[in-house]
Formats: sequence, structure tokens, C-alpha cells
Amino acid sequence: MFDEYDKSYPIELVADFLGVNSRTLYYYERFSLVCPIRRGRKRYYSKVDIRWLEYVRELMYDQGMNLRSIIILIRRRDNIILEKCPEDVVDCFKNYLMQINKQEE
Amino acid sequence: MFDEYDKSYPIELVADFLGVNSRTLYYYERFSLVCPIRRGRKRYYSKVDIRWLEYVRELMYDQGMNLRSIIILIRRRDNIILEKCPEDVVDCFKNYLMQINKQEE
DNA sequence: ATTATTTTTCTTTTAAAGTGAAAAAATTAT
DNA sequence: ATAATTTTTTCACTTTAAAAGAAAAATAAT
Repeated sequence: MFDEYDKSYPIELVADFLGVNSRTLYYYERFSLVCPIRRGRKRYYSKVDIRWLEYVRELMYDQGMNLRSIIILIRRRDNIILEKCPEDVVDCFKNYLMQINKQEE
Repeated sequence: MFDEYDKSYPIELVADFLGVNSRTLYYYERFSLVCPIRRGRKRYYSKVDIRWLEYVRELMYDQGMNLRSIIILIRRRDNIILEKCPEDVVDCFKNYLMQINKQEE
């Protein structure tokens, strides 16, 4: 039982693979753009997470979108975005939006 | 015969109304984000243009989207964007995209 | 011809995205 | 237990798109 959704890749490996700084991944996490699992304090990412992050990089670098727009499209349940977006990122976003809404009340 | 689509508002008036610099409207034009008519050299905008630009401002300022993302959504014929988007902007984009495609060949 | 207006070009400002450096916290090794 | 290593976090700096300022070029008006 070791599938696409298993969170087993540490942050440095993922950052190297994507060609970004690990700080960038911490940064994305603040926007719930990816949700690694924590064992102790360490973060672990799945293959699905990695493919999603690759897609986000493509949207940002090749296409020129910004973070905020990607977030808006997730919120809007945009088909093209969500098709590439792992379940747990959407779940993360539900929590994130709930918290935002609570703060606003 | 003086309707919503009549292009009769000069750039300074539109800029003042939107609370932006007229340079910003020239800038948007380079991306075919709005297509004023030219009488002589002067540009004239319609009420529909103005409402569209108001919406673009809202997406950018209140929501934090960037120009590139709005352009991508127009290309994708995104429902929520296009619902607010005047016909001639979409037409402009068709031309713009045709030109881009020609250049790439 | 001179004045005023609009467009265009060049330059600067501002803010988000990303990264470097290093402190803080935690884990591992000795 | 303490030293060494690793991971996280914070602070500050860099880079780039978006926007605006200044002024030159082009056009229209008097």
C-alpha cells in the first residue's frame, strides 16, 4: 500500500525536484496551496502533491498567473484548476475559508 | 440612438471616473483588455466599456488578481469573466490571439 | 504661429513573489 | 547530557509586473 496519495517525500526533495527554494513551499502552504502531512515537525508530500505543485508552477511561470488568482479559481471550483487539484488541497481550502469567515464575523 | 454601446466618453473622463491614471487605460489597451474607438486620434469609450473596466479593477484591487490571469480567463471563455465582458473586448482578443499565433509561426 | 490637448516614450514607485541569512526549535548522534 | 545536524521560522533583501509621473512627440484649436 504505497500509492500516489502516500505522503512520503520530504520538503527538500520536493523543492529540488521542482527547482524551487524550500522557502517557496512554506510560502505556498500559508495559502493552503498545498497540504503536506506532519510527522513530528517534518513535512511529507505525496506524488499527487508534487504534480499539483508542478501545475501551479506552470500556471505561474509559463502562463504568468499570480498566487491570488489560483486561489480564487480554487474557491470558485474552476474545472480546469480543480481537475489537477488534489482532494486534500480542496479540503484544506474549505478549512482556510471557514477560518477566514470566522475572523470576519 | 444613444445606447450603452455608444463609444462617446473620452479617456480622461473614464480615468477620473475609475480613479485611475489615463496611462493605466493605455496600458490595458496593449493587452486588448478594452477597445475604445478612435475618432482621429482620440479614444472614446462606451458605458459597457466602463462597466467592464470597473469589473477588471475589482478583480485586480479587491481580489488581487493580475492582468495575465484575467487575460487567460478571457481566452478560456470563462463564464464568470465573460458574463461581464463586452462583446468587442472578446472580439479584440480574437484578433490579438490571431496576431500572436501568426508571429509564432 | 502659438496654445492646448492627447498620445507616446522613458523613468520611477509600489507591492507581491521568491529567496538568502540566520535564529529558534527539534531531532539525531556521540 | 551535550554536541551536531536538520527542519522550521523570522527578518530582510531582490526581482518583476502594475501603475503612475514627467516630458517629448503628435495633433487639433485659436
